[in-house]
Amino acid sequence: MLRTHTCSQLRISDIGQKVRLSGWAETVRDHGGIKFMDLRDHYGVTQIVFHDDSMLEGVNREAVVSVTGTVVARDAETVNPKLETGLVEVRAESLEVLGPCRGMLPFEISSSTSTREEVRLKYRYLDLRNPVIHGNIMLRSRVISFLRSEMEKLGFTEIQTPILTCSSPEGARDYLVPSRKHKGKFYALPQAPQQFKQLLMVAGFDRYFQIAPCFRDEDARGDRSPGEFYQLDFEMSFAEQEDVFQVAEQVLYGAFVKFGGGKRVSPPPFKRLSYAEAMLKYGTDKPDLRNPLTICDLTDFFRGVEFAAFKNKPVRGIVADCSGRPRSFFEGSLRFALDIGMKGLGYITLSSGEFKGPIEKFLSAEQKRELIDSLGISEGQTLFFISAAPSEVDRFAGQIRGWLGEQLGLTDKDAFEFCFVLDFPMYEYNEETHKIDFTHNPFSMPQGGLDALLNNDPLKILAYQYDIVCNGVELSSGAVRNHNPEIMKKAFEIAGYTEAELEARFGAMYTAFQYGAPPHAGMAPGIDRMVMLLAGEETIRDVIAFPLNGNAQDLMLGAPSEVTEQQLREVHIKIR
RNA sequence: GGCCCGGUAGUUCAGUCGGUUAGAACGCUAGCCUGUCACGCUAGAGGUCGACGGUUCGAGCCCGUUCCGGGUCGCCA
Repeated sequence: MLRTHTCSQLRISDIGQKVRLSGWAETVRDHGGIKFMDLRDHYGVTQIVFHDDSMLEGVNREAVVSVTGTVVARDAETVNPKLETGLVEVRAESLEVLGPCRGMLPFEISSSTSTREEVRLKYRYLDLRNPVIHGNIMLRSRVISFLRSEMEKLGFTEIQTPILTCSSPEGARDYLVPSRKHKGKFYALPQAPQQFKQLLMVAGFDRYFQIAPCFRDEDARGDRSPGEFYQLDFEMSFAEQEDVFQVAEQVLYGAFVKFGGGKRVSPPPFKRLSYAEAMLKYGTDKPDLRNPLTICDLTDFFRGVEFAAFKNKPVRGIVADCSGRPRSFFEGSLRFALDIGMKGLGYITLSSGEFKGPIEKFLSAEQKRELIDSLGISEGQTLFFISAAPSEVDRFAGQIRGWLGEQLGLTDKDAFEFCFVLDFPMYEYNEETHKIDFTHNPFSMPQGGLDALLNNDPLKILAYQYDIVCNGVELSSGAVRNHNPEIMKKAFEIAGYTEAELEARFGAMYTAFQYGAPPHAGMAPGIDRMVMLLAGEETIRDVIAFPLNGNAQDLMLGAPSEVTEQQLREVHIKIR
């Protein structure tokens, strides 16, 4: 037997017992005639006392050792309240090295998180010994277990869908897998189980879910894992938008209350924002509602102001209380603005009833009065102006809003603020191709159905398409799907696809919908992002056991790697 | 692919105006220490300053190219 107890188990009631503990030698404190070892395993830490020097010869830190000894009480003044096992210790009688460790580690386990990622990922198995990262992976496991049981309680059935599937023409780049048996043909790893889950609805499974791996060949971000990630993918038959929202509210609220470490969670019903409102008031389609600042539209106001920089451009304003901030604060705001690509950042501060600041001289007394009244500016507050091309003004305003929220300490770090962003436009105009594209998801149901497609300006049509956002992180998008072949045909026609192309690209679904498809809707919250928020981590890689780096490489095993000539021949591939 | 920031000991970093032998902390090695728990004390080892080229009497520092990493925009149906 390699152990009688784990390293978190021993208590006062065990005193006098002969035990065997196994684990990693975290530290050894050598006091000459007496030595102490912190022995760590998955469960905890127990202090071992050695009175015999010879037992520790050749034992390096982080070696795996097994210690046999007797549980003894600690004196009152030597108890360690930081350890669960801190009231006792084990007096070692013998020690066996089960797994020796080289003297010099690539980094200290206890400070691994501040080591550069390149090194951490190469020795990920060491990084994962760090209690914080170790804890993140355990949290992830518990969150997934909870989500699974909640979904089952709500009557959802977990069904696995294929990993080797068909390249989908829309969306991100696919990961391709060459076929050996079919020369010149390829599988693709699924970007999402989208089509399969909709076909499961046609098959009558009513409510499906899956902890689904998804694969996209896109560049990484802090909150976006390159290559692969997991979603709580679900789909419901005979469901409308609100039915999906209620499931999401129940499951996500439950998960965030249970695993959110006591932080406040915005209770259901989560705030609903239209896409247009989110873009104007928050400057993004994934607003962080912990930040109380909002953006207002001053475009009309500035039509009457002679200020060349804002002429014929949309203008946004943000009112924030910056009283008591030094000049360097405003210089910092300008530096940030220039940094993100803005041409400048105007502002005026209401001080003793008078505006002060770079833009002040362009405003008449009536105009100043109008600003104060319409925006409710009070003494000491500053109004920031953001103006740029229509395509970037919202993004810039959103970034300034975020910067101000952070710098002014307005963003409540102890809260999770959820919202739904809905009413996404169905189509958008592609400036490069001069064609109309699907904004988001070609399978979404247009609001107003066939009638809207036939009679309305396509660029004005909204879709039953929505996102769920928490603290500025997009957790999921989803939609009420278009299950009607006639509406589908028309929707694709507007985006420039003939029925033949629709058949060729999405033939199975198009056909399936002609054999009796229930109305259905769903979404797919990202598991990695959810755990990242719950763990309070800044990057998604800290909640994934073996993440790829930003360049989509596995630095530990060396993927992607070269393969043999024979392997290439078998799949009919020649490297140029 | 664009832009921003970075690369100095195993790790995290400092390095002044371009000037003698490139430093600190932690880690590592050796020695001392019987109650520590991030033990302490003493000594020591450890460097192609990412790479290549240039400017200069002289480059970790300035210039150019390039590689690598992080962030961001594009991209992400």
